[in-house]
Amino acid sequence: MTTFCYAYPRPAVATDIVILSLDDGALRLLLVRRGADPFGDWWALPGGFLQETEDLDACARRETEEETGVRPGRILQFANFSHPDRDPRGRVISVAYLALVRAGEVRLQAGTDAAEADWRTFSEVGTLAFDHGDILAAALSRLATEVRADPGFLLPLLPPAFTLARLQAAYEATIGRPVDKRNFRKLVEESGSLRALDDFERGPHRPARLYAPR
Amino acid sequence: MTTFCYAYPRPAVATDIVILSLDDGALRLLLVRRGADPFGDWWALPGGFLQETEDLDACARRETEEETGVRPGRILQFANFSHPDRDPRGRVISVAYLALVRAGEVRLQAGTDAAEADWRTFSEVGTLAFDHGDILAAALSRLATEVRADPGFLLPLLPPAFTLARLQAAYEATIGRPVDKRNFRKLVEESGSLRALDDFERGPHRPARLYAPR
DNA sequence: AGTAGAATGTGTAGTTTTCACACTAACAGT
DNA sequence: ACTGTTAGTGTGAAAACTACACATTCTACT
Repeated sequence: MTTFCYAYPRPAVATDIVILSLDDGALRLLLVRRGADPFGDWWALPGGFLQETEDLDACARRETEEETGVRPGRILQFANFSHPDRDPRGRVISVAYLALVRAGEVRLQAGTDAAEADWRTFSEVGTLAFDHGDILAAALSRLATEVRADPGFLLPLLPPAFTLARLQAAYEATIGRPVDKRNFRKLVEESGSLRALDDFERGPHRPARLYAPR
Repeated sequence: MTTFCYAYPRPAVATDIVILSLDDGALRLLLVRRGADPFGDWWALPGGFLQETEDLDACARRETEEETGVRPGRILQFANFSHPDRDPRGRVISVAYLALVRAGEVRLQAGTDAAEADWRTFSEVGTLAFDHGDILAAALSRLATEVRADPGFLLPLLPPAFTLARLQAAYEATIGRPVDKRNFRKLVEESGSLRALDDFERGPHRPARLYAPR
């Protein structure tokens, strides 16, 4: 077995990714159930160790794809977690990322360290392994900040064509309060990040125009 | 000589700190001149490797104090720099911090790896070692964002008592454009982060009221 | 065919916030 | 006392934001 030796102690460096998806109007979080101790059988954020030839963004992308089968369009590095005792196995620095993925494209894959993977709404999330609860809280706070600055941040959650009502529902789910329909439409139309399609979603109501990211 | 061995390769983890001070109305950046290769004799950001028992914030605080003698009130972790080839000596992840310190309290100390330390205005900053130019650019961008959100972010730059004119000058230096005096005063007074003192700064003009952080 | 139900889509007025702008006040130095 | 210098103060116009109500258009059912 090869080993890697250094003159000074080095922490392991990992990325942990808060992967959110929108299903049935509610935000869902991808969790994996740990297969081994510490925290065996606990639910945790997906993530993994940085490899020698990749940078942190590449690591987060790779882990996201390994866990969900989705290649996320944009990922956001939002904090580091570095308390010396945050992992009982030894020193691990975690670089935390936020990724938004489309529910329809997700293929869950139980990974190497993960016995099981599942989507959970926030109310179904219990106590997580390590300090992953803190990471999740920080992610949601950051998400709300980003979304308030630009509702278009949410676009990766939605399918290629969607109604404004669905975008508004995602917006309300992330900032935590309802907004006026007309004001919201004005906001996103003026932001210029959407393109109106000529298709409509039909149902037992007036057809709703479909939009796509510009 | 002891060595530290692991089953997988690990990057070294360091913090690099963009330490800003306000001198004579202009922002200045603390740089150290490197004593050894790579980039021997180049100017670089102060920084250093994470120690085993400290978290990243503590590392950044320790390095700041070692270089300036100042214990910064608040430090801001704003990005990671992790390109595999960013340091020719090997894999080094840099966690970048921003620290604002009071000019009056600074005692420059040439550190272990630093042959020399000095404050530079931005126009005097040439090409920096490693990717420190990128780090600096990211820091200034983040600083402008923070300051626009709350001018009180700048308070650590100023002495314990200061005039509104000096705060305004610092504000203008960071966001890069002048602002109206009356509007600025209204802004900071309403923000509630200042306390009006009963002292005045005197000079060949009407005395200027002094303020302190609340 | 007619009707009920359900969600879409649209304009405006009141309020708040932002921005631009000019003069008087008080001191130090001569 | 006179001059130069910076401090300190209020208002009106424009823009941005917020709240709010009703007609439209489809499906499904009777």
